[in-house]
Amino acid sequence: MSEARWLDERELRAWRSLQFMQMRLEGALARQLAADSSLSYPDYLVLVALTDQPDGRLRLFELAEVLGWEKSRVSHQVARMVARDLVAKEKCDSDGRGAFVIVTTHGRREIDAAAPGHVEAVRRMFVDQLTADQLVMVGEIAELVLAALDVSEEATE
Amino acid sequence: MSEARWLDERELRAWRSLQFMQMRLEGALARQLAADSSLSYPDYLVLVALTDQPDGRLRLFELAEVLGWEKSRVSHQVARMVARDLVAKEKCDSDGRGAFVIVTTHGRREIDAAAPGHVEAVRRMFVDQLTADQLVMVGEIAELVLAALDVSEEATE
DNA sequence: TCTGGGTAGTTGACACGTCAACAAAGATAG
DNA sequence: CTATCTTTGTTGACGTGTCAACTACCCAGA
Repeated sequence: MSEARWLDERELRAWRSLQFMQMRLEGALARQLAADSSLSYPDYLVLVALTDQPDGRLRLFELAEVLGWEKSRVSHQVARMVARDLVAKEKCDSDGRGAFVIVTTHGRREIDAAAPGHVEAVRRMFVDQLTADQLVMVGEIAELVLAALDVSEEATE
Repeated sequence: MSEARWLDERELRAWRSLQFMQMRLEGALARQLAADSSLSYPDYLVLVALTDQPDGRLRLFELAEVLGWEKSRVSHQVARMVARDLVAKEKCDSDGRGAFVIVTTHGRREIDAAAPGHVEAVRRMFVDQLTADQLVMVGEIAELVLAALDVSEEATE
């Protein structure tokens, strides 16, 4: 391997600040949810994905796709949520291997209660701190980086 | 509580893309480190913080400050690393409660071996995907959001 | 029909992170 | 000096996340 191309000060600063921001945001949001509801952040994300569906149900692998999670992560998380009656599992008739995850009444109540506070927190901590232009740029940059990751992972497969 | 101010499409897109980018980046970097070294990402961050110091040592609470971690997280992580001889702990003479964390020879070898590959990955996946302007803006935005978080947490204390 | 390869999901072991409770030592005010 | 408050760090319980190995099923082609 040739000499490493180290990051210069500007690059390092951007990279570290971004990492730091992400860590602090996630932490603050998780704490906000824990304080104001009985849901964890992962719980919340699963329930959002499900309630975004007209019928409130998704196959496990679809949930994995939507959330960008590994299948075993989804499996573990759903198992914990089933135990707390936030979601239920149901066999899939058309595919003997498959299973649906469905929001329960209780799960729907919990997310309805938690959502306003969470959205408000995202606003206060992130969205409202940026101008409309900055917001758009952040979105574009993130999608750029994501696209590059997709390409390089296809190459690896 | 009044009606929730939901995020509009533009806001939601920026927010979700950013979250997604962060998740994918962290995952890819962690996998790269695991594949090319014997260090986890947390291991790596601790060793960077320590080797950034002239004497390769930090008090536990300083490590927590630098990394932005909770004290118990630092304590657990350092314990795991001591068990693998990546760092050592040493009593602090001037403060009977305190302890230093010190890079070991082995720890230094490991990070020296891991760093070029990691930096190269950060470059490939992130830095090189952006223009210089975009990089600067990302840094500014992150620092803006961080500053707001600091203010709101001071208010909470 | 069988057989081989991919897909869906589970499981167990282990690393990671948070919280709350704790112990021990410093700091400060009376 | 001593009572109290704060700071430093540890611990245990528990939720979370990853990996690799596994079962069960689907499907396509000989």
